[in-house]
Amino acid sequence: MSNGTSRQEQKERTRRLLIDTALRLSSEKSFSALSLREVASQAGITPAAFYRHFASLEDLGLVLMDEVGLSLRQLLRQTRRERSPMPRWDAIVLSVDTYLDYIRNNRSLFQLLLGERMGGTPKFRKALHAELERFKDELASDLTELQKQYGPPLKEPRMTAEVIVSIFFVVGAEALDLEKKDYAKLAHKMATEILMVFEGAETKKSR
Amino acid sequence: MSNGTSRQEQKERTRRLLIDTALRLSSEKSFSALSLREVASQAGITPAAFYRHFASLEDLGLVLMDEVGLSLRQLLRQTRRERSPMPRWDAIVLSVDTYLDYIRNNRSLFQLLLGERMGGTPKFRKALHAELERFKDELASDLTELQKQYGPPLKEPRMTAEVIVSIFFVVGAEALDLEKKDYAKLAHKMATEILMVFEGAETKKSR
DNA sequence: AATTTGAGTATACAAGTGTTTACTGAAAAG
DNA sequence: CTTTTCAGTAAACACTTGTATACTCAAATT
Repeated sequence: MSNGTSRQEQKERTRRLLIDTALRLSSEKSFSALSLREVASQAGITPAAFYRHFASLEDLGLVLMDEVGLSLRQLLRQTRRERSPMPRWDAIVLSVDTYLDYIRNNRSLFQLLLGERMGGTPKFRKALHAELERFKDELASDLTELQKQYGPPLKEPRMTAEVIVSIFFVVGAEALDLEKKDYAKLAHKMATEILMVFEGAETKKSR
Repeated sequence: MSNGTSRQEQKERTRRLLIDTALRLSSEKSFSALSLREVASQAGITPAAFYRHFASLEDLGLVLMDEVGLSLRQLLRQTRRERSPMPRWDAIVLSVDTYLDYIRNNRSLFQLLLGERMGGTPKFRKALHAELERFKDELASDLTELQKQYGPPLKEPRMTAEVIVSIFFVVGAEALDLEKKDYAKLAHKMATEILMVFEGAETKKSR
């Protein structure tokens, strides 16, 4: 036993194949436009075999969304952490570039994350909403920490984070329909917008 | 002729019925999840009769999106125009309230606008993108004009507009899954965020 | 008054959908 | 070596889907 084709190993392999297939297909159409049969046949198994792994296509989708959310958050957090002290503008540009690179290289993942924001089932929307909140939380906590060291304190870290996440989403959606040559320009615009928000978040007069 | 049941009048009536039905149904599921047969039967006509009005369901969707974009832009522009000189905070709050009211009263329209941002066909996405650009343009031009009268000039009106539109979209999506009692809190948050952006857009040091 | 027009109906078609059922055959357990 | 387990197959089910065809019958035209 425990060679390359043990029972549970094979099952796990098929499971991943299903997930990856669904991901690949959902970059062509939206995930909610997929069918169970389509995913199964593209993965090379019968429709009935699908049920050995997921109770429904929606269940697969929820797993998928977990994965994309997790990987994206980790990536960004790591980017923010790894940087040594540097001018703020450069730090923003670095994060923005990392983000846009991620989108370009994981088009389908990102498309899934954004695409089901409204379209999907309520369960789906709720899961995505939770993902977004985690996203904001992490960004907010990183912002307070970083600003504590390098700059004046932010008035409203949570709101600042939310505005920045808004920018991430809208620009991200814009990036999907863009050619590679226009990425630099988009990155610069995005960085400028984020800097603008930072400066607004630092001004003293509140309300 | 030309009584209440002339030929073209009847046709127009059915056309509107189809549009309205599709709109109503797309507040339950996303528009791209609708079927031609479903819309037709809910409108009380046969599938084949649908083709007397639209070549496809997608065509109906494009008409629908035109309508929602138009009405939303008009509403917001009107709100910004009608107000007399008032403190900026109050002006922002007024716009935000109007916006959230619109969303609450035209849930399905708004949901359509947001829902097909990624999910729909390329044609759909392109149409929506164009809608968004018009949106930003109008806001940007209004911003410059208003700030010329009441405040310091904005560094980057177009970018300011884009950030604000980002907020509109993300908060709008949030509003859809909210109970009425939480609208006030959301409105206040949204207004604060927008003010934050304004202040950032006014600071002198650029780049 | 006779004719044309066209929105809407009835019906049929091929294709695709989710799910269920009984099965096979090899890995795992005894 | 025998038995159990279970991922995957094959086939059928009762749908729904988009589209095409031939039709009706009232309004509009002549």
